[in-house]
Amino acid sequence: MSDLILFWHRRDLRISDNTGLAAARKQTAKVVGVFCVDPDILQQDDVASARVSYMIGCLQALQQRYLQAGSQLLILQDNPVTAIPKLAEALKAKAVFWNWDVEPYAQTRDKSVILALKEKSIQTLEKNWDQLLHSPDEIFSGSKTPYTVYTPFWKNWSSKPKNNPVATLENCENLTDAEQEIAKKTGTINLPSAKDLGFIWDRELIIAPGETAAHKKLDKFTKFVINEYDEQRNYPAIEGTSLLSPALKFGVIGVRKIWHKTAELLANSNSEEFTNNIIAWQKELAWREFYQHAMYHFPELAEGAYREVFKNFHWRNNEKHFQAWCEGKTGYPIVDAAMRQLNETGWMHNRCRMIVASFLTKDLIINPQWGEKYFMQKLIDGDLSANNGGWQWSASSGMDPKPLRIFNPASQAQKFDADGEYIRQWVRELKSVDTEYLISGNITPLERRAVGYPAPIVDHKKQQALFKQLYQEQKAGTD
DNA sequence: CAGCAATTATC
DNA sequence: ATAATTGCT
Repeated sequence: MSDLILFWHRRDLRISDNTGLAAARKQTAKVVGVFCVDPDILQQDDVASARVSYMIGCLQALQQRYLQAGSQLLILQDNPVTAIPKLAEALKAKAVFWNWDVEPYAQTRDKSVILALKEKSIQTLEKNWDQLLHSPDEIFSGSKTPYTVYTPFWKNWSSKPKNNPVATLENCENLTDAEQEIAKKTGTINLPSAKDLGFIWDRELIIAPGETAAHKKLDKFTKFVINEYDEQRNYPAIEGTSLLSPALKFGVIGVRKIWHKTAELLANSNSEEFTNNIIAWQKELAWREFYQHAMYHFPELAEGAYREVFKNFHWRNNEKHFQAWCEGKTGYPIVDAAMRQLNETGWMHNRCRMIVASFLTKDLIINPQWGEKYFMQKLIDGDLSANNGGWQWSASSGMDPKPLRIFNPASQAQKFDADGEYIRQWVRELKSVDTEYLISGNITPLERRAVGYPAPIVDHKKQQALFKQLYQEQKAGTD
């Protein structure tokens, strides 16, 4: 048994403000990182090229960070349940540490890894929460049950004191040459490229990977963008959001670090308006935690609708409509603009995520799980809890008590893309159509044909009436 | 148990 | 103005 602790990175691709990693460093100077490329995950049909590409970029950056800290990041490509314990045993590590995750797959996997390590008498750091400001075992309602409504959750969660960021990894001791050899023989490899893994993303990533880039984003956001966040975040033509979602998904930046920054800004705020902007962003961070807590307590959310009415809903599931939605050819400009932004960049503005989700579920009457999966196949920030939470929210199938939220594409465009800038940016064939028609969607059949833009595949008015009818029928059936 | 709160909207 | 429903205290 040596002094070595292996730190297993999964969705915490950073060495700063990493609680599990800091705990390892407290116990020993000999901390070596390991990341395991899991073929089971990559073989699923819900993996986005942009996301893999971003992840690989983050791993490259993480390797550099480890070198700076005097150690290194090892790479495996195998089933972690066997590969991690095997490597730990071969290197005679005294412990393997990692941070816990809310996802059902991750928890099952991690429990197996703990068992395998225990058999070899290798220590672990069980249930260490790092990606959340409060663990799901910490926030409960007055009746000691998990919250299923956001606002009371927010009130409770935001009132609790938050931990400060933890120390960045430094002054480590690396493996000896002999141990390097052993690691290689036990399966460590050079970091593969996204292409090596079968994922091709030829365009530039909309958000640069790596810890340094994420910190720069945070700086930019908290210096400039946050000043008008409460209002500006709603306009998809404007860069009015933090753009930190991929970094948060892969833990390229620590949530304590982020929260600390918001607290600092609040303490120095000298206007109500500024304070409101910061709180608006804190609330978004709380939505992220709310959905992760929900996934942890109700893993069945991952399998489908939470509310009874939607469990066996008579979705129309028209394949051609779905195809048109995916390709951004529904004939509804705001919907098509959003889908094309997603397809071309791997990212979509959150306002538009709600618009297209409402359109798929309430206008096309297609099972939200189809949309949820398509998002995962494209999104650079695709995350089970956040994506599922968003879709259940839009489908009205989630846990919040709520009316049927049916977005009117024209009202949404009118409110949030009033001069059609976003629509023109992504639906290029419409660039010379009058704004009024872009927004209302009342483009004549003649003009549509002239510019090569499809006719609306459904009629919003009819479809929302139909949806309401189906909903009432279904409700009557389940009561 | 009753009353309140909520709902990034719609017409 | 109206909204539908239900968790939370």
